[in-house]
Amino acid sequence: MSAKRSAAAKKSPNFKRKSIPEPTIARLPQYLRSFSEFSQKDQLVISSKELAAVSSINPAQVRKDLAYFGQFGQRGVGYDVKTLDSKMREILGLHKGWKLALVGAGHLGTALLQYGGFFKAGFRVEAAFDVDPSKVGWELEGVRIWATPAIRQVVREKKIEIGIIAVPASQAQRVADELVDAGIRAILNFAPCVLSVPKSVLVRGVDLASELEHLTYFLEKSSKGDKSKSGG
Amino acid sequence: MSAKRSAAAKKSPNFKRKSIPEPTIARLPQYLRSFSEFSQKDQLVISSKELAAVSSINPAQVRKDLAYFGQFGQRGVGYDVKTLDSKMREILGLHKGWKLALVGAGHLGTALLQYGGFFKAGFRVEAAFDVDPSKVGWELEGVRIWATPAIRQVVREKKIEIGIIAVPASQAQRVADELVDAGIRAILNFAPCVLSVPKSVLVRGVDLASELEHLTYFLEKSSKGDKSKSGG
DNA sequence: TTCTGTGAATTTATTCACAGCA
DNA sequence: TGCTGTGAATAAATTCACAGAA
Repeated sequence: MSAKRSAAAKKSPNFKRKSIPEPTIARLPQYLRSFSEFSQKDQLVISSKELAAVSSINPAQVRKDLAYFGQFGQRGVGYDVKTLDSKMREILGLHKGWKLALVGAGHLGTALLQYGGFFKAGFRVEAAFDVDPSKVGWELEGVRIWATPAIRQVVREKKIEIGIIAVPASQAQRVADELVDAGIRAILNFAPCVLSVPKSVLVRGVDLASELEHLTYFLEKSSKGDKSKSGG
Repeated sequence: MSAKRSAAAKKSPNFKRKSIPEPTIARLPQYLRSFSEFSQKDQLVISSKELAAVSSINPAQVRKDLAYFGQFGQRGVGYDVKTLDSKMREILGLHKGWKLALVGAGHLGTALLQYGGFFKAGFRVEAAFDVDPSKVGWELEGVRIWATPAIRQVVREKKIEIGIIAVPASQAQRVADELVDAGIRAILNFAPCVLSVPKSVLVRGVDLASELEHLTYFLEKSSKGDKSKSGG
């Protein structure tokens, strides 16, 4: 019946990507972390088998994932760690130096700023925002804290593209609206609620309760005598 | 070693579960949150269509997900919100009152303790641990802080089953080893590293950098003129 | 040989479409 | 009529298995 995806893909003049599967994209950051680790150990070459062992997935899966983006490996040898590391950074857009706005300078916000590995490459927090007047004007980990109503102006002036919401759920939607209004392109939301935004804005939620509940589902299940796969 | 799972399932006398898909399990906490919201709005009944709209997934998917666990709905009417809320809590094991141990009483640990929605039902932090001697003996949000070497003793005495790791990556594996040694059954890991634990212990990692990189992948892609689905 | 890259086979997940009940 | 529950159809992801390059 209808023309399949391949038809659409063929229209593009130089098409390397034939629509990457979501699960593949989710695995990329994991691979990147492995490259960094092996790179630090001065291991020059890595095989799909080694990568697979670290992430506990199938070697063929690793090869397929990487092959979506190009032919990075050398047959009979493996993948050059440095090359792959830099390629993966490029694929993930980390070579750009993304500017972040952090909304909420409480404990979570502070933790995020301190979390070294978080911003080690490709990210820079340009401004933090908080409703607490006693915090405004001060710096936190070298980042200036503004009053929340300044979001619109500061985000526009500094051309910040990504916002991190680290405020209570009750304030999250309001903050999201302001960020959207200021022209933000993506939001990472730590508040336990669903945000409604225009569909041109990307949202990713990190929900701590959900993660715990995912764990307890399996704990509960195994308590009842079930022996199926656990997450090693 | 064993014959396939289906064979094992058939042995059980009253088997409702025929191996629940992982994606279904990941959606359960999302549904639970919706039930709570609708319940607070005094809406008594909810349809798969409404639930689907909130989570932006397919209504048939919602029905299938719920049907894995029993026939909770009423044809022509919908699902009773209260019933479903309490059923879902049971499925996720939240009726048990899980005891948690928090390792790392820095900003992240403090944020987790303060994060109300997090522990509102089904979870209680029984003890916190930190290497900083100046914190030991004090309380944080009503939770006593112990020295890290006390993990083994305290976790055993209090029969704590879940550990939360909120320490720097460099210390995470050591902490995981101690938790495992103390008999913990599951770990929620906020440190950006892979933990190696016996396969009887469940691990779930929340990696902040990965989440950001997932976002930038799509931002980078759309900057290059791609128009495929964004995450509304 | 070893290890990648990739079509084909298989497994898993989603969506359709409709029977059955209120 | 309206909505659930569920087999059947479809779509997507994973794994196999092998050709081809170092």
